[in-house]
Amino acid sequence: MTGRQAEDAQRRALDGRVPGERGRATRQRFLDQTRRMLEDTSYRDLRVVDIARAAGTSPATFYQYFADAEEALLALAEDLAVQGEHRLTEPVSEGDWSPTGAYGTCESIAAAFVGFWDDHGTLMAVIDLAALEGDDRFRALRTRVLNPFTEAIASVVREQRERGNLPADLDPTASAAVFVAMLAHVSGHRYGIEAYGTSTAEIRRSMARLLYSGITGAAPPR
Amino acid sequence: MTGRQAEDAQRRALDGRVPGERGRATRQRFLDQTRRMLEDTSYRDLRVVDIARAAGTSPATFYQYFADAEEALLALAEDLAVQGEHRLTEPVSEGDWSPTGAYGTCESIAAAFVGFWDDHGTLMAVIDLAALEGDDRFRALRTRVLNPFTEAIASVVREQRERGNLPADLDPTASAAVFVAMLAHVSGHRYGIEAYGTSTAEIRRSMARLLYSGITGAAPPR
Amino acid sequence: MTGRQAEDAQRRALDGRVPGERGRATRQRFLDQTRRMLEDTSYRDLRVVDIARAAGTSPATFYQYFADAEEALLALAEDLAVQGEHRLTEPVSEGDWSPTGAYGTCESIAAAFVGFWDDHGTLMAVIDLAALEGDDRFRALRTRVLNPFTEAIASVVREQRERGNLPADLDPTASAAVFVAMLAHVSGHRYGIEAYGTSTAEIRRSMARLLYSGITGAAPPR
Amino acid sequence: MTGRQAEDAQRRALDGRVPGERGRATRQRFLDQTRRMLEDTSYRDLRVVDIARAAGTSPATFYQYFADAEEALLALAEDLAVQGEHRLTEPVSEGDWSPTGAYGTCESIAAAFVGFWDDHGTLMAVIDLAALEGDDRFRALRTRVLNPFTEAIASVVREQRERGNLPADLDPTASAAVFVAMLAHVSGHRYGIEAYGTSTAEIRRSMARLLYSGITGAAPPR
DNA sequence: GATGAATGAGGTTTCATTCAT
DNA sequence: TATGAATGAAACCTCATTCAT
Repeated sequence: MTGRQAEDAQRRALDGRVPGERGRATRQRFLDQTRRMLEDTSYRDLRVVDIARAAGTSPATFYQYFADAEEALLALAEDLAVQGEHRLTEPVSEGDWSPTGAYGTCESIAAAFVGFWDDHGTLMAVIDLAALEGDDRFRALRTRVLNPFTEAIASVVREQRERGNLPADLDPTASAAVFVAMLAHVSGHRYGIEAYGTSTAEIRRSMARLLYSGITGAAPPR
Repeated sequence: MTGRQAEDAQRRALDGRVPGERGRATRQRFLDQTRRMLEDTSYRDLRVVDIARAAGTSPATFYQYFADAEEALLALAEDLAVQGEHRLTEPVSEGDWSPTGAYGTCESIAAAFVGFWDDHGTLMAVIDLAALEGDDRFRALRTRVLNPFTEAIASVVREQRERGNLPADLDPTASAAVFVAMLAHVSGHRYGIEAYGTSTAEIRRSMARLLYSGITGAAPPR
Repeated sequence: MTGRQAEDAQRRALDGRVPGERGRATRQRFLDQTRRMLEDTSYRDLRVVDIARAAGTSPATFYQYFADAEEALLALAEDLAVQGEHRLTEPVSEGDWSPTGAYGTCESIAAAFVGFWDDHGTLMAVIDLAALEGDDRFRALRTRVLNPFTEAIASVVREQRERGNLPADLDPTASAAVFVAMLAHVSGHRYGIEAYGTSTAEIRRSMARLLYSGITGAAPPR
Repeated sequence: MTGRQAEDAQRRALDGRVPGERGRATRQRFLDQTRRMLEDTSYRDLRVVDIARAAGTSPATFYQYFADAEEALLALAEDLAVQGEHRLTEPVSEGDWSPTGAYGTCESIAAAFVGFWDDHGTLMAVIDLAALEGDDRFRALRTRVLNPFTEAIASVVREQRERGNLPADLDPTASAAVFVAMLAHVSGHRYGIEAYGTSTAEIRRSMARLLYSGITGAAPPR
């Protein structure tokens, strides 16, 4: 098989056709509508019929592009993973971790998370839900989105520990995982937190402070 | 209406009858089976028929006690709220927050959360899921379970702030909410975190340290 | 489990209910309609919807009694197996195989087959079809219907061979199998054979003669 | 219309075009794949889509050559009819029916049937199935395949009757039909018969003996 | 109190088939 | 000639829910 053929094979539709311009547009329409529907529908209530109707086609057409509704979700989530790697990780890896710059970096991280969830909250929630319910495809995806960030944090923690800023017995991975949990959960549950009467800004600040003291070992800045 | 009558009314079955001994036992059987089924079934896949058959009765009987499957879930969750108030909050309110005792208290808090989730993880996950999906009854319930704890933490934070250990502009509520998010999420997602190769003990320690420095304003203990 | 309970368990409906009078009647109605529909419909075109409609109920009700349309067919075929064992085998095992009586016995056998197919032809055809298409449940059933007869014939052949009426190297089982094939096929394909312009009586006679000479080793009677 | 034109017309594709080299090749590819798929698929489960994809083309193309899947089957079966006329009939019409040669001829006939089914069993089964299910096109085809043979046998029987070897009241057609039924059924159901533990050779011999005594009126040879 | 029985309602999925390119 | 693309139509099956006993 030549490279060209291999490429074609990858792009084949479910029934073996090599998709053309029009087909790709249709597929995209399905994805767009799926995303749109998630805004107001629990992913469990996503009906193929509804997506198809919203996309102005018939269920039969949907099945020419996706085996089931979840596959469309996964396709959407796939995109997210790619974006997440950059958008969440960069503030960590390119951030300034010097004593003077570290707090600002932590603020950027918190802001990146909140922003990412602002843009993709519904989809992240779906990934979370499906992962919680035990779906391995979504668990893997969730890891793919958050893993690069987790490792970036872990490596910063390790560095700080080596500089003597953190206790020698501290486990960088566990530490990083806890930060990720905090960031992800807070970002995803703002609906609940804001019910207590606090603003997003306050929340972001609280997270930044925790990050700062947890990563640099310094007392939280005033 | 006398107090006695009011009490009866509360216990009335859906069709208006005042339940007797046998009826209460049946109802309990439904609840027990519902809990048992949650262990291996996503709550979305809970079928009235299955619960009923597992309980050795018929769906028709189920409807004499609950309007739908979710109502049984809510009944179970109700219990949880009561327990949560005590079990999670006590370590905070009865804890020693003196400089020497504070870290130990933080460890107790982390341990309490992990333990609570060990015992009621599936049910808490259900509450979380349903809340995330927008079900207000479950959102309210989730708040009921975690609220007392959140407020207890907030009040400790406030105190520490007044003592000058924390910046004056720090919002105790936002801070507390972030802690709760961290504790709850980590406890609920241990499956994912442990995949990174860290132990529960490490995780608990990481949380305790974060709590400690975040609440007391002191650098994390070595 | 007591005998009584075991009995109950056997009779349980698909959803675990212990069927009552009314339920049994409904189930029977489904079976009756299924049989009736086979008269003019290929079994492949049997639709649950149609059976249900014919029985004056809904598809949902059908599924309380049978997992799918084939299961109803199998239930019908089951009955047949029981009847076949008696009706087809008796003429052989109780038949007179003395030189004077043998031909009459062969005529009875041929008549029994033709009669059996007159009564149950459509169902036998279904069993045949499904067996030919490779469905093992129906293959087993087909064997159940015809096996006792085959063995009865084989044992008569063996006896005749021992008396020296048939060649010593003749394989009784192969011989019997060929007879069964002939009887079954002719009985089932009368539509085709009669198209040649022969009567059922002639066909029956031809079969009887072949049986006679094949089993007793004597020249066919005039 | 000249002969040439008439010929062309026969070969016209469904849309009226006179097919060229390429078109004929495509059509053949469809037929080949159809035959191949029958090996492991019930003809009821033959999907146009599958045939087309297996042939490396698209369903739309299929419909340029055949009105539906059955038409492809009929085209395949057509070939069979032609072959069957020769291969099955020759052993009868060219056979030696003298007292010394007749048994050998019967063995050839049995062998011819078994061999024919070995080569075309799946297709013959399809013809049989469709005929049994009442499809007239296939019934006619089945007759076309087997009729010449039936009549050849009938004519031999008639001759033997005239020579006094068979009873005067014996109906040659009925007799022949029964033989055909036996030969066809046994050949087609070898899967079942061999399950009894007999070999193909034994089966062939049993059929030959029955043929011999039934056609010549002589006792089966030892 | 308990439960056999029945069913409306609705989503899922599969195909044959057509059409425009 | 060939084929991507789209779709009507129809069967399947599952549940929650009700009702009469």
